[in-house]
Amino acid sequence: MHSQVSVRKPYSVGVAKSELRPLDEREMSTWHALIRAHSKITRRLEAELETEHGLTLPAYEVLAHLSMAPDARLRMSELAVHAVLTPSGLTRLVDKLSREGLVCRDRCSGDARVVYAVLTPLGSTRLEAAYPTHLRGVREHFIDQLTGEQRDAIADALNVLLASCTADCAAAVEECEAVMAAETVLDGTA
Amino acid sequence: MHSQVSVRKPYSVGVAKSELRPLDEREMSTWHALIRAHSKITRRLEAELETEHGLTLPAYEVLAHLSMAPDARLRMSELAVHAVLTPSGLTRLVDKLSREGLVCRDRCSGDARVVYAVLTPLGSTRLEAAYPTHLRGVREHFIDQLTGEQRDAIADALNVLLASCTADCAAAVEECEAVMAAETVLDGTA
DNA sequence: GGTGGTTACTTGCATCTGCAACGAACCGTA
DNA sequence: TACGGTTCGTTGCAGATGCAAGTAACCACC
Repeated sequence: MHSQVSVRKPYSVGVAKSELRPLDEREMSTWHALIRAHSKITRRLEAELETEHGLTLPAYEVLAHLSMAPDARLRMSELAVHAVLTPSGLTRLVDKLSREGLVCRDRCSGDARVVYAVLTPLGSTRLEAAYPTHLRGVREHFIDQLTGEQRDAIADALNVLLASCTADCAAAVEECEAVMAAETVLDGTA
Repeated sequence: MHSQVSVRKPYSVGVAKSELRPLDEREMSTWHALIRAHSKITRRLEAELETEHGLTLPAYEVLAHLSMAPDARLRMSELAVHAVLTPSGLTRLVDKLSREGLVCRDRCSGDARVVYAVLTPLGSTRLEAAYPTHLRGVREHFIDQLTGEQRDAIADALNVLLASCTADCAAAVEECEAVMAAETVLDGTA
């Protein structure tokens, strides 16, 4: 009888807007797979990161993105985009990380509105310690369970979904870096 | 210079456990694509659902899963699995939905520990109203942006990741339904 | 019938999160 | 120099979330 998981008959509550076709079973399963897979992976990864290193996933992401940035510094707005956080979420996360001494804030000499988040040596050490856990988690729960073809297929497909905002992001980053470069020239803080 | 988004050189902080290979660019991009795509889609969908119908995404999921269940009722534990929520998260969500009259609780005659969440007529009405918004969102932000091949590729790949727990879930659901069926026979509440 | 080990759900607590409002600083123009 | 329109980051507030502990009920076994 009703034994499969989420493969019962699709939402049968009726369609309002004329040409809005209900999801068929395959489409519904795709949608649920995205939700479930994301949830499963991030929960596990977060749990491991938290118990082994006392870092949440967003906190790890912030440290990691800073470590990859030139001078280990990034403006708040840029960092928010990279780490997939809202501005207010990032403000509070940076508050917390800076209380722990992993990150510090630095004002921009050229524009008093902008704030840089900067990775401290302690933050860098902490990140290095957590890195293997994160890497292992991403491999174990995600990457290594798939074949190369599957990975490529997912990457291509999901990147299609991001295409519109990737363009925006690239433009934004481009602009930020132009500003930074200009300032660097101005005050020689290479 | 540094212009692409998240395609700078991979985490270069060194590897601890011997055979843990760092993610290459492709793998990293796959991982970030999952995070970003999920975030983008769910945020938009949630915003639409919230402004147009005052429902959060988890709330919608709860109503939708109930509506698909036989008798529009599901035990809390089963519903938590379907809606991808923790038990405590579901308890509080059902608290809220039942304050709004969209759902009610019902104790199980056969086992005093179990609680059923039941969709009320009002909940059903609300779900029907929100359904087109949800459907449109899922199509617009996700399904309709992909080709059939891409959808299949994503579904197959992500389902691989869920394989282990899908089996568990199926077993759990199976068991729950066996219990329900037995009770139905017992007290004739078809 | 009592006892130990489980299961199902709930709750206390601390944390996290987002939206909307805010203040400060910037920019172009008059 | 003053002004309206923006951008950047922060904060107030209210709601969501998870973990771990708690309570009630079940079950197997003595």
